Amino acid sequence: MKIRTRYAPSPTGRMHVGNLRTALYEYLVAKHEGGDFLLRIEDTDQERYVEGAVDLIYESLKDAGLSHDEGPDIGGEVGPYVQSERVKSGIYQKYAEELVAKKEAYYCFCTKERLESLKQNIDGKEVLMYDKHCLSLTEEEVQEKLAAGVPHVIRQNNPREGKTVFHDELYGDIEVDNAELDDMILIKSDGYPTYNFANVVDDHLMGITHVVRGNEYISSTPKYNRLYEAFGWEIPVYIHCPLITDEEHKKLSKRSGHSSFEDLTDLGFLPEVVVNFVALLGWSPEDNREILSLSDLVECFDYHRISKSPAVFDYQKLRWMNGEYIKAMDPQRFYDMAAAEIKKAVPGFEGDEDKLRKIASMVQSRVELVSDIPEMIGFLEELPDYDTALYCHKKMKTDEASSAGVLKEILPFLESLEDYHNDALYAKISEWITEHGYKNGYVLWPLRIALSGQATTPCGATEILELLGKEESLSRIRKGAELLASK
RNA sequence: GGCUCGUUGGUCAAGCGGUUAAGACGCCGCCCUCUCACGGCGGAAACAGCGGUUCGAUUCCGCUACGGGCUACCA
Repeated sequence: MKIRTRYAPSPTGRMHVGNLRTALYEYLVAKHEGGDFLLRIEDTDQERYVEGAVDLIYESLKDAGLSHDEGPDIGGEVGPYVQSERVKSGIYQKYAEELVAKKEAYYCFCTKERLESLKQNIDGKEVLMYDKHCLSLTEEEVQEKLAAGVPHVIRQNNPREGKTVFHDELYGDIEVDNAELDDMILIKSDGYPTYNFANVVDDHLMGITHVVRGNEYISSTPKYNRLYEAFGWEIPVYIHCPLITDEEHKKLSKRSGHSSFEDLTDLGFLPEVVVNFVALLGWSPEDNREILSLSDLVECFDYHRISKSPAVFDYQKLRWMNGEYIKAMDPQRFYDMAAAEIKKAVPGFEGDEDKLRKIASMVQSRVELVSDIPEMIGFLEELPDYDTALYCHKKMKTDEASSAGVLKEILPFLESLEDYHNDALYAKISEWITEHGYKNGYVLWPLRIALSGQATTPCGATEILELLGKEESLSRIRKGAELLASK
């Protein structure tokens, strides 16, 4: 049988990385076997609905490369794919009534106040277990209230005895006492189904074979199974994934900062990096590879290898991975991506395509995010104020006095040079250094400090000479010499 | 509180009865080197605890501890 999975988000905002990973696993479970991946919008909570969020879902999915085979935007055989539209056709109501007829569900007219009075405060948490109060209503009483338009919901009727077992592909069999099963609401008083109900009905109607979701749903799964059984429907394969947590080991939330796919891409993380990274949070391939494209993932994804324990979202490693992708990137693509950032940092180079490209190539192996660039190359635009202590370097055997001497000594030579291209420069200067009996570092270190005013730069002294050009370079070196002389 | 799930270095994560307990990020050191980065080499760093089962447990079972999740007319 062809595998069918679904990603069923609620349109409430940006795509959380936990949801992204769930979507990814759903996609991979299906695609690894050549199955279908569908998108269903679960907008049964009008309170939480956020305008534009559906478009955001389409965009995120597209950026992540998770293209769906069926969905609201592209249609399909089992539509509509938006639950609010399905409500209009009355399917949830119809199925709920079927359950009522089978005594697997019942109408409940309890008021908010009564429900409130049922709540118990345990450990500072409000806990409510419905007491089946309305189950005792007679058929006549129910019809009367219904006719009178008394607000009501439909609740699942769970037994108080016995056990319910369900099977999860990762966790195995999980058994729960039926007494633990609350009579959850199937149809809300506004006529909309709850997630708990719509989810089961739609998964069945849409032919979903593998239900992949976060393991926060494990505890409600027995109730879903009772629903499937009550209808006589085939129970899907369950794959509950471990949660992704923050550094505090708490479920990743909006509070923990950059927790959505869009937040991350806004920061400069490549979509394919986020996908790659998130795939490895809770799953690993058989071999040791870590850099995996989406198609690599499709090829080697085996859901049996999904782990059971939660994973901490390690921002540090995400950065590393982004750096890996950048290093492996085609230089042209990197340039296209970084050019704006570079021009912003060194506006003086605007228009000098050649130098901009040189800067890009220097920086490509050194950044993890393009936003790291400005800080790295700002000195090219303007020499920062610096402390002459920078001239001291133990390994290079330089100090302020030696540097003052070297700078003064090499200045006329640099003035005499015409070709300020790196290779020529490096050859000539090396020659000069040898002739004067110095070591490379002894001369190049102070030179680089004078040119950049920084202890570390993304390139060597001669490359800075080339980028700055003769005039600016000489002026900086003179300035350095003066600075040292004044000490 | 109840139910339920989990627990290998700081983090991700191999391992599925016998291993010197992989690898990656991060950290440290060395090499390369016109600084840094890249690259190369090396290092520190883990089976939560206690009982079983077994000739033998990181691996199987139980208990404890710790952590997570659920306990809504949210999904």
